[in-house]
Amino acid sequence: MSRYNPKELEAKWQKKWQSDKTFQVDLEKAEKPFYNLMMFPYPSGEGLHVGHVYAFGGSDTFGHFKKMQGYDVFEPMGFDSFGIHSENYAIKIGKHPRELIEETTKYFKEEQLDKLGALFDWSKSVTTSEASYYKWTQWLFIQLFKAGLAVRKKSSVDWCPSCLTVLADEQVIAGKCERCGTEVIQKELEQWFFKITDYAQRLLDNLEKIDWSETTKTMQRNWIGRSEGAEIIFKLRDVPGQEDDKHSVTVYTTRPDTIFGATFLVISPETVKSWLDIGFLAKDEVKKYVDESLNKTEVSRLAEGKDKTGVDTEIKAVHPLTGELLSVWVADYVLGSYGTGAIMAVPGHDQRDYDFAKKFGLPIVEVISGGDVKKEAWQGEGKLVNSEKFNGQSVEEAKINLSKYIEEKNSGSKKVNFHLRDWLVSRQRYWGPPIPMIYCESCAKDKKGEQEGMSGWYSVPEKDLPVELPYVEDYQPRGSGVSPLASVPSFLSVKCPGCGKDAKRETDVSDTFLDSSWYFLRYPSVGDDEVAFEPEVTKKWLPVNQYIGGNEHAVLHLLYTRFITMALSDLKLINFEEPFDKFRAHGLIIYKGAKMSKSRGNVVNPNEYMQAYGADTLKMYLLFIGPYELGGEFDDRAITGVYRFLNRVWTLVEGLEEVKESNKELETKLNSLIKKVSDDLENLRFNTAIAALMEFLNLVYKHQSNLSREIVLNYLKLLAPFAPFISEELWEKLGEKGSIHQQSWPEVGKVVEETSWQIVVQVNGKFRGKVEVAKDSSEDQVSQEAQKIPSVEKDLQDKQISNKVWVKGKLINFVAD
RNA sequence: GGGCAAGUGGCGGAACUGGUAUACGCGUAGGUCUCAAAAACCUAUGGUGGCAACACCUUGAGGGUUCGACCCCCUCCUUGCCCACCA
Repeated sequence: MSRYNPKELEAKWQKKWQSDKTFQVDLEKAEKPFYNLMMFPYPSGEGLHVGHVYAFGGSDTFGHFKKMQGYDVFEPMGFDSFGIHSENYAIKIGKHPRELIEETTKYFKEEQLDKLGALFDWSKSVTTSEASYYKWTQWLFIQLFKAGLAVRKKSSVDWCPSCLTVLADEQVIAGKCERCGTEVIQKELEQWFFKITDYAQRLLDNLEKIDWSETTKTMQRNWIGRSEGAEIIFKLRDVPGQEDDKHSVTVYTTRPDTIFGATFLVISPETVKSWLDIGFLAKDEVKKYVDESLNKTEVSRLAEGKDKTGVDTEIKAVHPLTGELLSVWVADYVLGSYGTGAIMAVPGHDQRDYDFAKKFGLPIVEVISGGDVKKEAWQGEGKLVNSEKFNGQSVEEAKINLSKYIEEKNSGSKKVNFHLRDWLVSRQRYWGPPIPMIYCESCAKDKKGEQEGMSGWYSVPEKDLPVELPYVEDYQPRGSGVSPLASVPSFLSVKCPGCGKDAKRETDVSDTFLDSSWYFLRYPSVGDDEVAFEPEVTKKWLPVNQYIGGNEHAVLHLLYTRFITMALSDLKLINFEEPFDKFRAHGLIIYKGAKMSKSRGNVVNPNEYMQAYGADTLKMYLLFIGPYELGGEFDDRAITGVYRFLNRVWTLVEGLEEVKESNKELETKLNSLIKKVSDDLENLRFNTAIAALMEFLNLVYKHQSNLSREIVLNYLKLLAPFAPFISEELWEKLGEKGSIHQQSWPEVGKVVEETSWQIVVQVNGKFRGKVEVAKDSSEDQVSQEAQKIPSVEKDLQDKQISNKVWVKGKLINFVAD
């Protein structure tokens, strides 16, 4: 008899599986491909934490299960090693990111990932900061540029004063930088954008077709933020320094039904700025207000909350239906970046407009009945009033009829708007793939360029890829609006691909999210230096069958991957629009009541637990905590429960004595266990599957004397996906040939086919018990069975109730006469 | 303010398409083994009353539908996550 020694046996099998290539798949020859993907980590200095073990453990357990079901499971792993995260850490500890990444990836792989017993195929791994990978990231950029989907635009963008770079809309959370929490400020800059907004409707529509966590889909829907409404044109009067009737302003509204309640217009500071730029005159007060609000951070604009500010521009606007003259105000509660940057204010039916009107003494008109507009804006349902011939219509009717009417009067049209903004991909940082573009001043003067409307700009010829990121010592961000690469002359100067004269490279690098937006496409083609993704193997393995990761990426990574995939599909480079057939978000593992984070100092390091209990126990414990999609609280005491369980399995199998006749009850139970574990695994319900395995073991301990080898072998197979090491060791100890992970998953026998029904028995509405009856039993037979319940028998004698029954569905009910 | 998810023992959590709660695990108590302890194994463990058989109560709160509700409907409260002056 030996003791269960996880440390020793896990090291043994890790080595053996590696040398035997037990888990490797031949991508070309595979017959039943299953692409099992999990989100790759960025290699931080702290190493893998328990949350990773949870995420990867669940996904990999599923992978093992699929493998035993006969699929050729491809389960790659890699590193998202470019990006501000890694760079900031490198700066902090004073080590060059390139050297740092080499160390951290090695540590991640050898000290942590390798020890999990996962199916990872390291022969197909990617590290996004390696030239062999980012060559193709750059290639991807060029494809988008050539398709007109990568453009340079000057606009007001979010700038993080701490990270010293611009950020994408998705990377700004409530006015703060997603990474460092610093308040972002607005800067007017020319930057590279990907036109994800062109795909807004498709990104929304396709959500119906994919099997993703509902929570994730909802978040994407909200982010895309489709709204239906109308654009309405208001002619302007009394514009200082301009002739009458020459100018107009277009507003966006989702409530065209309230147009008769529009009592003034509000224009965003950004829009008014553009008016001033084209020669509108305005009093100093207006100019001052515009300047001030454009310099405010998003946060301080928000912090002022409902206390509205604004200035009357003294311009007048003509109401398109009544002809009335309305005053035009500038106020920062209207955003320049949404809709048309201007609104018609309907204070009677919009709380923000109401607050504004109250503050500045502007008129409030009720046009929808149902509320009390003297007290507050009424935003509910009702009938139209004060709306001429539309009076009496419902909001729903009026929306349709008024949009139509406005359109007939040439004063506007229906319009769909999206919250989604174009993806800003430039970063003024060092640690990323250089954007593979060249700017030629000479061509710019001649209005020449590779793409229309982008004179001076050329993509780097594909044969010159990759544009290597030069190794420089001084990689600190500058804050000057350009990346550190701008001060590397050898990098900067290049010949123009258009005219051959001296030109300059783009010095910004691209967003990390571009690196990760396509890595899953690369995995199967790793090693191929001719193409980004080899057509045959891509066709065979993609789209990904199942993807698992954290929901914090619902509107970042997961939206970008969908956009990139859709764009590549349109370019005929791949033949599918959606990257992941199935996506499931796992929950968060919390510790001491809070999300694990360095700043809170409550990060659980998996290494010590792996040392003490082994990877099998740690992983299985994490999966046992609760439903996979909910996560849960890590409790260092509770982990012993799983450890005890594995020890009990060990003891049982070690001491197994052959018996010829096996216990019938156990056989039946095993069958339902197989069904239970299979169903649960299929649906990622690891916690209940593990509970069922424990329950069975408890039962086995009571029937130990007549436990058959057959049952034990099957049981080990069911355990194998959860605890790959111990099950392999015991498989070997029992003298079985080959790896347990290459065995086929146990089949559910016929015994558990449902042949009986459970029927609930009540007497005069009171519960008396349940009976099992054959499915084809007659009413009388059911009644006979039910009467065998002692209390029913008693009732029949004592209370003299009749034995008449009625059977309704699964209910049998005895009633008094 | 909007959206999403969730509220079940001392704790993490089970409960099939509504079928008569608290699976599994932790913790706790008692026992076996031991000189002793740990480990392991066995037993008990929602609450209240009772020596007891047993009775009554219990899935955030309150209503409703149903023979029957943790599950469905309505109102409210709490927590977590996401978004947020998006017209």
